[in-house]
Amino acid sequence: MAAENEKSRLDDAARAGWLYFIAGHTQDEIAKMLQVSRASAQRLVSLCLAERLITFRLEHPIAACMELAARLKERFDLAHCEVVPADPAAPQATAGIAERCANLLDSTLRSETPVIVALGTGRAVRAAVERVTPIDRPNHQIVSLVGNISADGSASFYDTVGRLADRTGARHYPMPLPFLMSSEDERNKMVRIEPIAKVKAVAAKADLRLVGIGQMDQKAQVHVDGFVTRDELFEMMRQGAIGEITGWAYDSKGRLLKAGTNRRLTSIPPEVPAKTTTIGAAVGAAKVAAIAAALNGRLINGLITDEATARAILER
Amino acid sequence: MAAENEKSRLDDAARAGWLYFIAGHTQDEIAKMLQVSRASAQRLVSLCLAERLITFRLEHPIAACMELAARLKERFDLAHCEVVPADPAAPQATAGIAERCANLLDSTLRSETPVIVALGTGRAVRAAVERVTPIDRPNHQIVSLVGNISADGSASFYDTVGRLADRTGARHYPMPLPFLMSSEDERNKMVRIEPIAKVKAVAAKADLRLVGIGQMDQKAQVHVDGFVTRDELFEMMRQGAIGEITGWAYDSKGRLLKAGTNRRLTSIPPEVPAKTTTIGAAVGAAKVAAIAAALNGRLINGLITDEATARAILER
DNA sequence: CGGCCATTCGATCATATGCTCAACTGTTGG
DNA sequence: CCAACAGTTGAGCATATGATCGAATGGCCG
Repeated sequence: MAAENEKSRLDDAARAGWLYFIAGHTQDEIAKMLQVSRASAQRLVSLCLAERLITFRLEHPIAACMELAARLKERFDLAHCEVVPADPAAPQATAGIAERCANLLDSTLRSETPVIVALGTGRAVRAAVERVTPIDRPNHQIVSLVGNISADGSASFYDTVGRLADRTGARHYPMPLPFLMSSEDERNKMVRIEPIAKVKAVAAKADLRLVGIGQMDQKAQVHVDGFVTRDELFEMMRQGAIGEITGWAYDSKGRLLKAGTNRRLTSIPPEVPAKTTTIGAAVGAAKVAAIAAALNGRLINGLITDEATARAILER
Repeated sequence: MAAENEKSRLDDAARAGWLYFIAGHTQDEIAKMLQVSRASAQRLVSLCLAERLITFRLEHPIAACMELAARLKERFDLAHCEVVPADPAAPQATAGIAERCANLLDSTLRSETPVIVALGTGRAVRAAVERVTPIDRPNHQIVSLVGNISADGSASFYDTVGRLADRTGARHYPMPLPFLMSSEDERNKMVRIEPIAKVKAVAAKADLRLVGIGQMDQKAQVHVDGFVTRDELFEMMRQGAIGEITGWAYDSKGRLLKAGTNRRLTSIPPEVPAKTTTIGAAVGAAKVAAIAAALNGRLINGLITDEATARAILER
């Protein structure tokens, strides 16, 4: 008898769910139809949900992205995660994620109360800055996590801080240092001088850090851009380097290496584990291992990527 | 550009739909996530529905029934329609529909204001009456649409009116006449006498008519039960009879025949087209044609059947 | 370049929904 | 037969939702 009641209860739940979700009736109407109180109708509808009698199917590429983002967020305990549809025409395109990063910057910078935004390297970050909606926020601060003087002494192409400051009127703190110093001692000396210490102090209070993630292979961006030599790159790879964030190389477990270029690097080191919102932005099959390692090592606590990359990370 | 906006709008709609239905967020939360006003979030969710980006799937036998009922209701413009799951173990079982009929009677009789319920023939109707919850409603009236004296002069097995009156304390009006008179003249004479005219008058004011539907073939219930002879049955079939309601035979278009037993029948004729709620209750492959004809001829404006029968009716 | 039309937007409000809590119903164990 | 109890029920309320309407935006034509 209990079983029969159970069954008829589920039948009613299914009926209510059908009437609610498919026929589009209100719970009041359903209550009248099924001869129960509205409260009971509500219970039936929610039972229908709870028992998974009804399922929702979203027939749209976005659906998969939302799903992947939710899984990444869960798996790596992320504060923020966005997955954009992969553009089949250009799988490596940063356009999609740049758009989302710009959106993130927009919404952060829109705040009237002063915020501090720290920027790392990466094409996605650079492209994001270009898409930020200009807005007047003189009380915000934009700080660079990475030296913007390249090997030849000129200001780097990656002057994202300056560009973003242009668009917002915010105070900005570029890091007037070469990417690499010639020795560990020299690095240690430099980062203690006043202007640099100031940048470090501001960066430490950043409300948002947006960083690119680079893979450490023959096509590593830090090498392609001429910041590290072929030999330096290979040495780091021998040491187990699999990826880098603001130049800081880390291994497949996301542990920062204590050797090679990391000893001479002027960039502000990542906070480990990431406490302030630190969003990595990266796409591409080549970067999957680097991204996964950064997530596992908690070098970042947020991620913006595309569908294909997200899938690859989850399938590792 | 328009196409791109369109696309991103649908993307957002899908996103909103996902967050709403699948992730279970409120529209307020979604509005914050997508950086839009709550009103816009609501519009996105409803756009998602309107564009059918999201679909609902109800994984339950009931779902198909609800669907069939909705289609029958639409197709035949019915005031009421219920489809119960077919019992694979007993395809002809009236148990399911009897339950629903009883439910219908229950809810009708529950009313405090006096109601008049008229009952026709049929096993389903009979079984329904047995399942009605006893309730004290002395001001209701139960009236028979069909003579309850069988050929041999005894009260018929189908004394549904009496049984229902027992359970409700309602006044009841059986029809103290044989099913068939010996001639048209005699029938016309009998239906004019006072007690019968009274029954007719009450029946005319019925709030609900619940009738069985019989097929007119070798196994026609009216013949099996001995109300009409084999010859009478065959004669009606020759005239095109395909089904009967309270004994009134009709053809495949649902038109009442003006010949044969219909001329000598004492039953109260159906209202055509049915205006007051007139619910047919019937299941079985053999009855499909009869039910469809009754629906098309508007001899009934409501139907209670099972899944298999409903499907067959719609597929004709 | 300006004005017009067609959307779109967000404030506001009526309605629908979900939840809490106290009362109730049927059940089980004395 | 009664009492304790677990599970349900519906009233009432706080919140969420959906519709309306005036304002604003943007595109298009003169």
